[in-house]
Amino acid sequence: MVSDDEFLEHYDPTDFDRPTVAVDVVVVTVVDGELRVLLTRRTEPPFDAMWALPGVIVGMDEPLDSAAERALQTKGGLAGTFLEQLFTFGAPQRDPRTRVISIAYYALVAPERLAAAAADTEGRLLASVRVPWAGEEVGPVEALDERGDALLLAFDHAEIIGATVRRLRGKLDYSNIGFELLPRRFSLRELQSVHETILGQTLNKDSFRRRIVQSGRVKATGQRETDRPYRPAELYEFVRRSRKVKS
Amino acid sequence: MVSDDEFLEHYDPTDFDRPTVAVDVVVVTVVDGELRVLLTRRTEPPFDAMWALPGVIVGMDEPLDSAAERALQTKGGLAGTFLEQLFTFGAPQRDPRTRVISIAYYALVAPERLAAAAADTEGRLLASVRVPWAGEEVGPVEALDERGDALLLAFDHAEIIGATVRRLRGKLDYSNIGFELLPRRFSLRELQSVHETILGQTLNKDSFRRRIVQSGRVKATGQRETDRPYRPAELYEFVRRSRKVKS
DNA sequence: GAAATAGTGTCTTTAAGACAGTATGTG
DNA sequence: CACATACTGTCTTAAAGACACTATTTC
Repeated sequence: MVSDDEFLEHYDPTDFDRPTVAVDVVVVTVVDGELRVLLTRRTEPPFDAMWALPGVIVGMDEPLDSAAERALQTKGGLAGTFLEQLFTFGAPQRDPRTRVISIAYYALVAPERLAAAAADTEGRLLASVRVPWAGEEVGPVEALDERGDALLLAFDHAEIIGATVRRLRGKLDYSNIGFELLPRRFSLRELQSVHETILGQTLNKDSFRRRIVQSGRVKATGQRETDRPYRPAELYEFVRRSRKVKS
Repeated sequence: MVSDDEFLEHYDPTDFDRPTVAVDVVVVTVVDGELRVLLTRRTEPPFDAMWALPGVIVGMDEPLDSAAERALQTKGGLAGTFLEQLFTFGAPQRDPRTRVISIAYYALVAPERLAAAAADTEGRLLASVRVPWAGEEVGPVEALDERGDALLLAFDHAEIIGATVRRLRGKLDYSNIGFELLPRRFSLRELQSVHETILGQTLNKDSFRRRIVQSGRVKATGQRETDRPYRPAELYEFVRRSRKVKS
């Protein structure tokens, strides 16, 4: 048997059959208390006419993060968003044509930006995500269109979106995920709504406010909401903090 | 420009140059308050005579988890351990020979099992890990031999081990990581020591005991330690719990 | 009985939850 | 002024930390 090092040492690209490597990106936003992801409609087999995540094949000299950026741009019409590697999916039969190993990424975008990107192209859609499990469990999710009808998802993309939801739930507390899904200025109520949507459960308002304000990750701007038929809330800004400061 | 689907549709394995896909496994154990990983000595360029993680090239029809299992067996002399996907490393020049995308896994083993596996083969070593950063930061780590001398690590394996440490720190509280690193029966003091080693900081004894016992993930056996020159601690067993039970 | 660590009980401190009450915008 | 939501203050509850004290083993 040939060792791996020998394999690589006497390596001729055309000698061996090797897997194709792709990246798929789960573009996430939160609108109206719903978690939404960007899907593109397939136009050929396999899974013709079904919905899929934007993805590209990784170039031979292309870093993985760059490939994910490229998928976001060319297939999603977006650039410069928060982007992070999620998990690598490599079941041998996940693509019926050939072995395709997909490195999944997720991107977080404020709804204003994403709605514009999704709307301007046919065959692109902002689907609502229904999560049929609670808390930190895992599993596939359902994607629904505006009318609430289930969309057919290609490949293992329902699993990939499910893994994204789980990751978001896990990292929400100690990361900046919540802020990435909001515009630069936001009210604490909006931030709480984003948290509740991701977690799939309501949160205690008082302790949420205390936690966020005391964490020091947020700064009051003095500005207030406008066009509210009731008392407008103060707007806050996210402030990056390298380290927790004791008072 | 050819689309990805066209690429896959008219796919001929020998047409295109494509990356090689490998898995590397970080086999972790905790001994004497030290975090240790299993390394194998390289015997040819590149990085000849340096130390590397056990890894294999993923077979064309091989699931990723199976490839990790295989790396563990053939290169690590171990089987049937806790094994989980960590992160995928794909910088274009991480292997100077050709593009190799590596899906990193980590395995957790109780020290008794691993010491035996590591000791019986030349060119295999259980290195101590020195983590030069605190908390949930990331970065490369150092690997030291028994005498405390730094070992040279091949490829980006110092980064991969660093990412493992970070992941362990993040998941320790809410996962079963701590138990996987201990024999079936263990004292609470041993469990605390494992936690402290992974986190790189001491923990409050009282609250640690309370947390663990109240979590219900642990069951007293009635047995006690033996051969202790002082009062022996009670031994506990890990009990898997699907859901937190309110009392 | 000395030494050393295991284990228990209780007080203090801190964070979370509950809830009443005040503030401030629109109509 | 009514309404709706933002915001504040305080009480209660639960978890974490601190620490004194008791228990159990070996030598």
